[in-house]
Amino acid sequence: MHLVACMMRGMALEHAILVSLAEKSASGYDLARRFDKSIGFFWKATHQQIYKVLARMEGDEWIAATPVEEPGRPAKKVYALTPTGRAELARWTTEPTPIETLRSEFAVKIRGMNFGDRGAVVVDIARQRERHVDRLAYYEADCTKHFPDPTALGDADLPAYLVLRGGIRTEQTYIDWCDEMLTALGHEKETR
Amino acid sequence: MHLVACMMRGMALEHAILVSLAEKSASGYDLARRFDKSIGFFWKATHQQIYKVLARMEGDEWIAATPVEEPGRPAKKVYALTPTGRAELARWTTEPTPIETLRSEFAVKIRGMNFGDRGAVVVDIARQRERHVDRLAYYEADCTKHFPDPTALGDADLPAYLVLRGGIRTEQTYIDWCDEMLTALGHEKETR
DNA sequence: AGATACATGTAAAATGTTACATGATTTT
DNA sequence: AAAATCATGTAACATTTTACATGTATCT
Repeated sequence: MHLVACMMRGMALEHAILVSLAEKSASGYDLARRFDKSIGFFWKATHQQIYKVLARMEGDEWIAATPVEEPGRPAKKVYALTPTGRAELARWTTEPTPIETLRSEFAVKIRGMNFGDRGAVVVDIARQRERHVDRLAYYEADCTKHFPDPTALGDADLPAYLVLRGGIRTEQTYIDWCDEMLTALGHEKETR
Repeated sequence: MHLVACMMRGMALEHAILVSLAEKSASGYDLARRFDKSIGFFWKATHQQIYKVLARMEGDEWIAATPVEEPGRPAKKVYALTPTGRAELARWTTEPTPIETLRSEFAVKIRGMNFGDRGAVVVDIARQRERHVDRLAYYEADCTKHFPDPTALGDADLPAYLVLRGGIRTEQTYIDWCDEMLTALGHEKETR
């Protein structure tokens, strides 16, 4: 009997990398930086993880590397999609996306606050709120910068814009939720 | 040189289980069912994972098992927090929660839609929207059932209520985002 | 008779995180 | 002279997912 050559895989980081490389060819290092911003807003990856997956994807011939040497710089390998990679990316877009399972340690902590230090949890909520205010400001600046006129968006720009809109909505929701909790937990009475 | 006895661990599922057992003692099987609903709305875990972590937590003496035999049923082990477990849970509530990193395959797919089948992605958006409509309805029913009068909530009920509110806000946001995308992608024109 | 609920696990594979490792160049 | 940026990886460990494994009791 033959072994099945193409094992089922999580198909997660692979596809995020395919999308990123489809937008623009890049080295592992470049990708690592992209996963710290833009794409990284909704999919995080460290450079170690990226190099490993990149090697696997090169083995599967989804991508191909071109060595690039610039004087006064370490040599780098710039990856680009192969026809196989482009086909895989196209195939993946036709697949129904599994429903997202949210996994929130913060929510677990809220739920457990009566079994510990309630005051500390309230402080933590206020802290989380601040982080999300920061992120919202960052996203909105990004949105204004890249899409100054959202009514005049072309087909090419629409996807990135819509994803950013999702980020903005998510952050706003987080902030509103924190506010609701802080009010319910009597934070207002203490600070005013 | 001595080895550090208490290795740093993800401290993720452990604490979700501590919270759940603090609310009410349970067997692995009971916990698996809770992680399919209530607690599972914001933290998923399979029974295999739960049994493994439960064994580890018992080894660390965070929890202790009592065998319970009911006639006509397989024997089960009911776990309860030990004083050590209760202390660990309390300690954890004082820790600042790491900022959540959202990881959304759906967002990656939106971003990549120009490199594949745009129509299929639009169908996928509509499908995701439906799922979130279902979840929202489920959460709202749950909320009405358990907290018919949110203005008269006691301290004991507040955490579970606030977490549910987070779930409701999250689902509503998802739906609104899907609507924004469907409109932007010209879905309305096609269907009316 | 077959499906579902109850009940608990082991094993293998995939994925992700943290620590370690190296070395050149540019900025402070 | 030290720190940060550029550039690529290996190794160890932890976590998560999927498949396998077993057996009773109840419901349809």
